[in-house]
Parts: sequence; C-alpha cells; structure tokens
Amino acid sequence: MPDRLPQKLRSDAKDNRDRILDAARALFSADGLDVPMREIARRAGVGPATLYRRFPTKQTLVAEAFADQLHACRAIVDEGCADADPWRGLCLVIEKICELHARDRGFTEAFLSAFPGAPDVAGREYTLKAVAGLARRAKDAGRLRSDFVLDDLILILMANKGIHTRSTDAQVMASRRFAGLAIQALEACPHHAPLPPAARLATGAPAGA
Amino acid sequence: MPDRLPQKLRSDAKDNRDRILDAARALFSADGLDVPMREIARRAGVGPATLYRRFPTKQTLVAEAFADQLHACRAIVDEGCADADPWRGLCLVIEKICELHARDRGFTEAFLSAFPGAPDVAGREYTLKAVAGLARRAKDAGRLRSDFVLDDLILILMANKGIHTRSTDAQVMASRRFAGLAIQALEACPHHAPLPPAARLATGAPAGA
DNA sequence: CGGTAACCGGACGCCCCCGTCCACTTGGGT
DNA sequence: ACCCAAGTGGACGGGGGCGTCCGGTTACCG
Repeated sequence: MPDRLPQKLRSDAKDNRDRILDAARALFSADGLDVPMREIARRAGVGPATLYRRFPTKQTLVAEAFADQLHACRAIVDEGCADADPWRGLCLVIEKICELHARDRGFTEAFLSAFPGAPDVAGREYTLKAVAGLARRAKDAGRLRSDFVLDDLILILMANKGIHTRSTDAQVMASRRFAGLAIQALEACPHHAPLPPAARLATGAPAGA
Repeated sequence: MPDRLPQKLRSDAKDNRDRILDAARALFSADGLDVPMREIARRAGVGPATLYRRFPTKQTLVAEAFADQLHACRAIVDEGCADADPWRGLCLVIEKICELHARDRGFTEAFLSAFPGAPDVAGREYTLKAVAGLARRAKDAGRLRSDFVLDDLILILMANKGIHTRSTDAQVMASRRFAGLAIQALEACPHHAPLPPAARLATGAPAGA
C-alpha cells in the first residue's frame, strides 16, 4: 500500500529502481536522512534524473526505503501485544525498538516525524493505539507505573535517538543499556517519587494511556 | 583561559566582538550549532570578514560563546557536590543540567563533543571527576544503584539531547520529565533487574564510578 | 588637529546541492 | 529485423555557504 501500483516498468527501469532503493537504505542507515540525493544516485550507479523520475521527492524515497523497517516495527509491537504478560511484552517492545533504531539511524529520523505530517507512515497511529492498549494492561497488572503516559514512550524513543557512538556495535550496546534504564524507570515501584508533569509532544499521538 | 589574552582591541573592534558573541549565543541557543557563520555576522551587523578575523574557526567562536554555560555547568556540579546528601546532590545535578541543555540547544551539541577532541572545554575532565566522586558517595549511601557507571550519565545527557519539541517551554517540560525518569532509573531498588552491560562511550571519560 | 595603523564590510571565486531539460539509448512488442 | 515509446544520464542554471582579498573608513596617539 505504500507501494505505487506496480505499473508495468520496463525491466531495466525496475532494476534501477531496486538498486536505488538498496543504495538509499544503505546510506540512510549509515548516515541518516540528509544524504544528498546525488549521493544515492551515484551509489546506485544511475543519473540524478533517473532517481528523481522514480522518486520525485525525498519523502517518497524515504517512505519506500523504510517500508521493511516499519513492518518490522509493527511486527515487534504485535509480538509484544501477543505476550501473555503485558509488562514483559512492553519491555520487549521497548528493547527491540530501541535496538532497531540503534541499528538504523535514518529510520529513527524517519520514524520520529523527521518529515512533519508524513502521511501516517504505514499505520503509525494504529501501532500507537496497540501499544497504548498494552500499556493499559501492564498498568492494570500493577507492573507499569500508574503515572505512565504514552508520550513517555515517544520521549524514550526520541531520547534513544540522541545517543550517538562511533560504531554500530557500540551504538547497539549503548542503546541496550539505555533501554534497560528506561524500563527500570517505568516499572511500578512502591516508593517511587511522582514524576514531573508530562509534556505534550509534537507527535499527533493522543496523550492518554 | 579559553580567552585569547585580551590584546588591546580598538574600541570599535571590541564592540563588534561583543555583538558577534551575543548574536552567536542567541542563534546557537535557538537553532543549534550549525547556523551559518554568515547568519551570525548578519545578525551582529558586521561583515563576514570581521567575524572570521575575530574567530578564525567556528570552534573558537563556540568555545567563547559558551563560556558562561560551561561555568554554570560547573557551578551546578559544585552545588550538587556540596549537598550533604549525595543522592539528593546527584539528582539535583541531573535535573539542573538537563534543564540547562533543554534551554540551549547549541550548548548541548557543544558540550557533548560535537566538536571531537575539543580542547577539554573549561575543565570538563575535572567536572566529570567531581561527579564521579559524588556518585561514589551516593552509592555508598545506598541510594544510587550499585551497577551505575559514569558513562550512564553521559548516556542520559546524550539521550536528553535527542528530545526535540516545538517551543522552548515544551522542551524544558519534556526534559524535566525525562530527568525524573532517569533519576528513577538510577535509584537503588531492592528488586531491580540487573542492567545490560555498559558500553564505552566516545567521550574520553574514565568508565569507572 | 593630522597621520597612521588597525579595522571595516562588500565583493570575489570556489564548491556542493538542488531539480529540470534534452538528445541519445534500449527493451520488447510485431 | 524493425521501430518507437519508455527510459537513461550528462549538462545546465539557480541558490547558498564557505573563506579570503582589498579599497575605503575610523579610532587613537602624538
């Protein structure tokens, strides 16, 4: 559905298209979203015109390039929601998503409204709703702190994005530790102090949990 | 000491210099470090040449512009260290520094080695050492979790940097909540799960706490 | 008050990115 | 084998940032 109806493309055109997507994925992952379009074209071994013809705007390219990750993301959430223990499911979601983001810098930017008002990339809203449900259950089970709010998750994801290291390995490791800390922060604890008030974040997400 | 020996500058030159620094501070705070030099010059009402003559490289300008914040930073740490209760002191440091960073986007970038190998900006090492001591005491007091590592603090600061919102107010609010969560994560708790291993961060800080 | 060195800012050349146009090439149907 | 529309990449003009040079201006000292 993010895919344009696969109009009959000539075989060579299809090839080029694929190579462009590969190049884009590689570069976005490594360097973030603001690689020059030129660079992507060069890496794919095509001219700029070809790139622009196939993907008129960078947003199109980004959306297409990250379709996989978005599905992975949704799969993770689904998996977490399926877990019998909602708290364990939520932890799983946090860990996995943080790792996913750690491995792919561009995806993080794309995911976190780097493109303001992106056309609800592959059911972001739906996914958020699912997580909200999961959180609800985790709260009812008494494992998730009661003053948790869905925006806290966004906050954590944004924060995770702020972590930068030299190598991808270090990045993943740091992200893992961060996720651990985040989970610790969210877990209900008899003597925990109340949190400062939640701030409305820029995302279109509803704030209730 | 980051200051060039204040060679006798002609009065007008001094004026311009000051106006440049003001402009730089304002722009860096609002938009981060990658404002064009041109923009700063324009805002200061001077030509590009003047700017470049006074601050040959952007790094020079940044260092000079953030001298205040760096002192504030150090003051915060000192204040925290002076607190009789080391845990309370540490919390204070986290809260205040997160807020400081939330209010000044450029400073965060400058602070977190945005310029790799910046010449130990105003005793960064010293400050880190002080915090390490504070953490040590907080641990001994049994309030800080025993598997805390100084790099965790860097991690939290980096993470805090990842948080972006539309307005400064929202930013501060979000940062406050984040700091609250971070503190929660760091507090010793009888039944908390062990954390994933700490990753060595890019900073030159020693990893032990 | 006058001279000089310090100082100024506009203008220049360089490089990189963007998005588009167009003359050539090539896939694939007949 | 032929043809032509779909497809291609090089080239172009525009815009913006960078760092530097230079002819005019101005503070300060005697």
